[in-house]
Amino acid sequence: MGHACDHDHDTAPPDAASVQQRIAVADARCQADGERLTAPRRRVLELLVESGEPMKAYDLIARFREDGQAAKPPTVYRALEFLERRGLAHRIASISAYVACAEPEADGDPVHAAAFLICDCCGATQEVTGEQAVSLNRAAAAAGYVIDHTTIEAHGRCPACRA
Amino acid sequence: MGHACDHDHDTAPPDAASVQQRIAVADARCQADGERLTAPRRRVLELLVESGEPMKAYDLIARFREDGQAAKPPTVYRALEFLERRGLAHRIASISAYVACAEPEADGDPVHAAAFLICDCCGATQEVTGEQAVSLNRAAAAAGYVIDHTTIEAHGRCPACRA
DNA sequence: TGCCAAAGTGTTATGAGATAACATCACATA
DNA sequence: TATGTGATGTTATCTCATAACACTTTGGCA
Repeated sequence: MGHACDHDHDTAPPDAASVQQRIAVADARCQADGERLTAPRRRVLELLVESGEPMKAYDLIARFREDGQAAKPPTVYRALEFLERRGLAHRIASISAYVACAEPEADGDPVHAAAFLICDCCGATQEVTGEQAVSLNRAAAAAGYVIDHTTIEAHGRCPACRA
Repeated sequence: MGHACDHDHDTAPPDAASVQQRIAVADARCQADGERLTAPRRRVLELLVESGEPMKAYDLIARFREDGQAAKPPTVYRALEFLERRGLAHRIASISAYVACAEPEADGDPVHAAAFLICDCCGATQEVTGEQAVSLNRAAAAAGYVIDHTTIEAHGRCPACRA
């Protein structure tokens, strides 16, 4: 996503081979679970993985077909909903954007917690998983809440933008 | 906000006196900081405190003037931005709603972290503060991020809706 | 194979959330 | 009282997201 600042943003997007690798893994996992990674779902996941950073829904819509006409909103939103349900992508509500999940392997979690470190300057976004995203769940349990999923959004400046 | 379920929702809204008490405290704090709790800002804060639960921006717009015509969107959005800046209200991005801050006293925090337990069934929302909202900040520090503010949004079911 | 139900997709239209731009007003300070 | 700054009012528009419904694909099963 955005670049408001002047320094380097050397987040190299993954090469085509590793993108396809991740798609293949996702595909295999869907099939194993009796779900289908259909063409539009695959395409949206491709775009998210290729980009390597959060993307707006309407950017996905615009790039859905690189040639010819773009997709319509429901096509992309439905794909995003599916990917989120399968733990392959996350919605980052505070910036209305979507990103491929960093660790789609961690599927056995009772609570799929996702935390993001979002740089308000350059948009660099880093996912935090595991232990570090868990402590809220303890608070929730203490309050009697049963948590389906947790979104933690931390806004600030990344190391590069700090200067 | 919403009620999709059938059980009781006995979140008694605060009485008028205690609402005015909280407004007065907020007002005093603004003045102490050289800021002005102007009429529209005060009105929006009133509505949030009275409600006791998260409110949508357009609900605030509609109720801004109980008699006669409603406010225009920028009036309310600007007031919300101010209240958020002053730590008097929070935006809960994942449900596009706004809520009065539960602990506006905790002002000395270097990082104003706010965590919410949101019931997807009835909309009951509870703020979690202090220790329990902090662990992500450690992760952020380890990654070299400087965090301005953190939003933690936990979705699930509250004790009443669990059954 | 041919039928059916379920899941998925395409398309149109519209609803909800948020902000840009600019004119006007209020207020503290000199 | 002149003046600059910050706040508000107003119009218009932009972005984000979904409802509704027709059509298609898929996989199970007679």
